[in-house]
Amino acid sequence: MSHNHTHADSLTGKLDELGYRMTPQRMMVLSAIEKSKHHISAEEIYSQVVAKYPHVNISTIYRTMELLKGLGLVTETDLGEGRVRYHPSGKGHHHHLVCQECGETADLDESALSALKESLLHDYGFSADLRHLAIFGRCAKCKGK
Amino acid sequence: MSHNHTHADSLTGKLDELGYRMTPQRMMVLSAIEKSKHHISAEEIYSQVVAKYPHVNISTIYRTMELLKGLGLVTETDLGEGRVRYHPSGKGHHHHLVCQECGETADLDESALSALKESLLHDYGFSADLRHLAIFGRCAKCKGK
DNA sequence: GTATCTGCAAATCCTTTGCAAGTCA
DNA sequence: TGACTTGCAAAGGATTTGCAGATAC
Repeated sequence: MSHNHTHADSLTGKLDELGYRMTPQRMMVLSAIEKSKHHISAEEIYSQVVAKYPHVNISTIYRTMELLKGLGLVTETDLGEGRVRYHPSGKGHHHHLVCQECGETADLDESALSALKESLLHDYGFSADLRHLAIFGRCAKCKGK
Repeated sequence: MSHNHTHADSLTGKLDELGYRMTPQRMMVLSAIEKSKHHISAEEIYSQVVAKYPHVNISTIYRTMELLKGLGLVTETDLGEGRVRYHPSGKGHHHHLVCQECGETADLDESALSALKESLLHDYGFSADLRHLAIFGRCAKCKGK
């Protein structure tokens, strides 16, 4: 092992390896993202960090997300809420079925779109980034009403 | 035939039939949308209208789009540009392959997603609204570079 | 020591809204 | 006439940015 920091498969470890400075703000942002069960918004990350470190500013959250996105460590998803949500890239992918009537969102396994990905690549030479795709429509509940 | 207005299969005709007032602003907005080859943004509609009618305000464009959306006469698409684009609902649907590298967008026929639509309905009871879906990724050109 | 990060405040960008005046039917 | 539409100006919410001070390494 090389460092006595967090293990290298964590976001913290990756940033460290790449030579970025590990500030307390960054560590708290990374921790919030990794702890999060679902996709998390900048505002939600901010709430968690500010609880422990009231001095922090939300622009730091955005700047950190920009960095992580650029490094491919997090993926953005737009669920049509007027704000973006983030998810660690390594955490496994899935898609979202967003009901436009009740607003509920359900997860859809990655495999459901593998046929589509194949055909886009084969027929169009297009390499689709289908991580965390959002599909809008009406859920079974609302459809039946 | 009922009126001597524009024929009833145009957006103008539809609004008229439904009892909405036909103001010059609305007519110019509708014309811009119908003439447009591709999906059009509020700003682009505004540019066209303001050229003929300098008095118009962009809030009128947004209010008209809100109305048309509510009536199901136009469909919104978010191509990830930070602004929404509009398209007449009757003009036929298709999807978009948006290259995240060069920004180019290609059209994809509706039929390419019919299998997906089927399986979402069958497996999840989810009625997907796949009009003008945007799929992000890398186009053949950028992939090869 | 110094390049990198941060907080702060202000600015952007797209879109929405309150209100009073204007206008279509 | 009178309800529906509009222009104007200001607000809104998410995100970005310039800058000067702070800090990790």
